[in-house]
Amino acid sequence: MQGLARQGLTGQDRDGGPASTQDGRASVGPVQDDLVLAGLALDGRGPLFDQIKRAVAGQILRGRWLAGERLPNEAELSSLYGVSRQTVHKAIALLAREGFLVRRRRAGTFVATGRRDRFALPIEDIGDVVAREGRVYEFRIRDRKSLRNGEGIRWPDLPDGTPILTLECLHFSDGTPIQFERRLVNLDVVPEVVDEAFDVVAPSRWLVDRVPWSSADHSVRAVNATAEMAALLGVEAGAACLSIRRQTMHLSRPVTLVHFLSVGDRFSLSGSSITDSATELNL
Amino acid sequence: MQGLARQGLTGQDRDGGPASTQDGRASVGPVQDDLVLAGLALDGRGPLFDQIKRAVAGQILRGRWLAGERLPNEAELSSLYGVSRQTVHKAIALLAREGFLVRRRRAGTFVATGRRDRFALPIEDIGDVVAREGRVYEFRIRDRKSLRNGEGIRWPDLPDGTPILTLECLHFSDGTPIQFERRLVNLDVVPEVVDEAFDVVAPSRWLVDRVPWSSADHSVRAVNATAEMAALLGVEAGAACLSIRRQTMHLSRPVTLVHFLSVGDRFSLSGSSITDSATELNL
DNA sequence: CGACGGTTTATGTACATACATTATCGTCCA
DNA sequence: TGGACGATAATGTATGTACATAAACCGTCG
Repeated sequence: MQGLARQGLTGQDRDGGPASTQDGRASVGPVQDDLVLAGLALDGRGPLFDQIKRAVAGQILRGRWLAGERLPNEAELSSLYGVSRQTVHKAIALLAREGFLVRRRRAGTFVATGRRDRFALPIEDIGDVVAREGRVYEFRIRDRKSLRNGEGIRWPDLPDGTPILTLECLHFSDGTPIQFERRLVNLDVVPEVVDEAFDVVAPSRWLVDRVPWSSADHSVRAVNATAEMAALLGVEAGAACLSIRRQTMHLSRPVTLVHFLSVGDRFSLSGSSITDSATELNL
Repeated sequence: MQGLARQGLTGQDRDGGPASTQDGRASVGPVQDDLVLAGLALDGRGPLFDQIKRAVAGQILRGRWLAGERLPNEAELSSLYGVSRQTVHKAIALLAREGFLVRRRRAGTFVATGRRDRFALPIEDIGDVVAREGRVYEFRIRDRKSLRNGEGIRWPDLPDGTPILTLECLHFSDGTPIQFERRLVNLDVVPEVVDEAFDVVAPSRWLVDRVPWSSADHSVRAVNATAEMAALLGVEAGAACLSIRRQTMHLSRPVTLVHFLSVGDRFSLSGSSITDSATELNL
């Protein structure tokens, strides 16, 4: 085809309106009209592969292809849009990687089915949450011990005898206690922690900065506050609290095991959580 | 270079051990030794771009490059590994898309900083959870009304007068009530719901199958059970319960607003949640 | 009719090339 | 000194080409 002069499309120098898809394409007429009718028209905003992602994802959202149905193959899409197969491939492969599509060699590309509730709830650092709400965040270390695993406390996923640091910490929002934290740190992985006083940076933040790139498993439950916890958090015994347990791993080694206990009516987990990356597409 | 005959690497017909990276590469010697020393050697498993992703991500995890530091540019990596720039580009661009790296034109590629706790907790359908635990799942519709928004109940994000369906539902695990559900459904979006009896498929599942591709926002709190709820769930009043609120959207229109109330010691949210896609890399 | 095996088709990967885009870095000049 | 400005170095996008891979398809043969 007319090889070049298409890169210019990526910039701001767009001319045609949203419906006119491409500008100087040679064969106007039937093909583009079909596209417009099908609602498949490109919008001219951003790179071509992004436009194609949006066009295809938009059609799926609008029910043009139902779950499980087959999409046109790369060659067909490529000639429909008048772009190379690689460009279509990039767009479709990305949608597949994001979970919208399933691709099988020889069989074709299908709208993903059984997209179950893949909703995910972001779990943020409490300091960030408090700060974002415009409140004053403070914390206080209540207790700190060095010991070995199995001596009084047992960290299941860690061999007995491993040196660990235990921390107890209270978190405040505008002076009100909102969360109690009890943490174990693996000293084999982070020996430097013994020299850290935690008078400025909170343990969670310190660990994230020090040992990034980790994975974790969580569990979130509701529990009634014990008398001791209730006293610490300044609520009456039995108040509903959110209990979050998190174990963090780095290269398959446990780094830290932490229990958060938050007062129910002073703290909530929340977030606009998306079935993966639907927002990226601006639909 | 020696253009072809490299595709064979993607298959199973690998020959060299994990340390020998490529096979018939022309210039053996210093380059590959450097790679091995640097721990950057490819492992020969899977496509080249995946191997490069693993090699680079692995080095970051091992602290070879710290947060904020700059990586070699595409040309350097390309000659290091003896692959084309496109292949390196694909690997690095994917790592950037997954949040591990930040790229700036002319400036270079950097290890992402401030990777905050982007942990995400998957929120599953309760039927799936119960079934996976090997228990018997049942549900019972307790109440069902058709009305208009504002008549007794108000759904904030929906205009007054919009027809809605309200549902109340109890979920059981092995006969024990574990969750109460109160749901509003936007009849403008899903009018078919009035013809659905929900005698086989639970409302959440029905809606997911019917209106996929949605986004949602959640909030999770801990509350003490009211007397009424306690009676329904078979616990004493005041028992700690997990309260999950979810509003689901489709093409910017609210579809359903649902409140789940789960008994604290019979239900927990949990999941191995990963800072994005670290698991994909098998590190 | 069913097992087997070759053909075909659609996706997957890799490389080469070309050009666009965007900061950064120097340099020159006021 | 400092600001404009152009060279430059990095990533970003698009196309063409070639081959690999997997699985569906189909025809043949037992």
